[in-house]
Amino acid sequence: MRELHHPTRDAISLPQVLHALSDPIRLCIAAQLDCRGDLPCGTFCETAAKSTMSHHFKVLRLAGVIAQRNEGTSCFNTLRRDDLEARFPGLLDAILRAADEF
Amino acid sequence: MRELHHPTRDAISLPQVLHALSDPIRLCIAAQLDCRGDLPCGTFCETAAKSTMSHHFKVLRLAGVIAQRNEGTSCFNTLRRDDLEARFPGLLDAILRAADEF
DNA sequence: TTCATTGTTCGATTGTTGTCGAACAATGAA
DNA sequence: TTCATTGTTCGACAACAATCGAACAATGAA
Repeated sequence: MRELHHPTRDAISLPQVLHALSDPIRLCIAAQLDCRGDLPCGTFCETAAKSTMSHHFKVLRLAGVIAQRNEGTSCFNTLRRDDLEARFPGLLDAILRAADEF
Repeated sequence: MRELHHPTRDAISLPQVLHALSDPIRLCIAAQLDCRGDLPCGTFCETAAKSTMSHHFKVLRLAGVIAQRNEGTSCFNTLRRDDLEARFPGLLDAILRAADEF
């Protein structure tokens, strides 16, 4: 598989993060990673096409919200808590707390 | 002038708020309202066309981020702090603090 | 009334985004 | 090797979003 690009901590941009999390599916992905820990891509949304989900994971990764790593045939996803907290203190927590409302 | 629709507190949606604030111009508008208080539309961005700015204010208003009221020929804008704080505690503060980084 | 100021609305354009299915790639098991 | 599993990439499409200029509306001042 190809290299997975991740922005450095300093390169994470606020508008990009907000945009990444402004989609309900992506918000849901982040919320699940928050409460259930690292998960492979396949364990999420059932209704959307695989290619659609792949797209959403990519948006989250390029925005710096998640890190992805390949393990076997799976692709595990992790929230970049520390990086986001360092760059935008309190932001991720506030969004995830707000996302619980749904 | 026409009625200005504002969503009720309960109708404010997280994805919509995040989307509204994911645009640099709109983020800037919110940040200025935060530190400089209520302001008419005309006191913001200089480079963008009036119609463009009008569009951005409308997006913020329909998302529940700002309230607008007409006064004479001006249209004053206010951050809906209390409503946002009640609905999504800590969210607006975290975003505005993060926006200072720019 | 006439005019300047301040915004809004409209239509057009350009670009971005979300979605899908089909084809492809990589891994690991039979 | 063959096959199933898991994702990615590609091309297409429709929907949405950002931008602009021109025309319009409302207010208040001259």
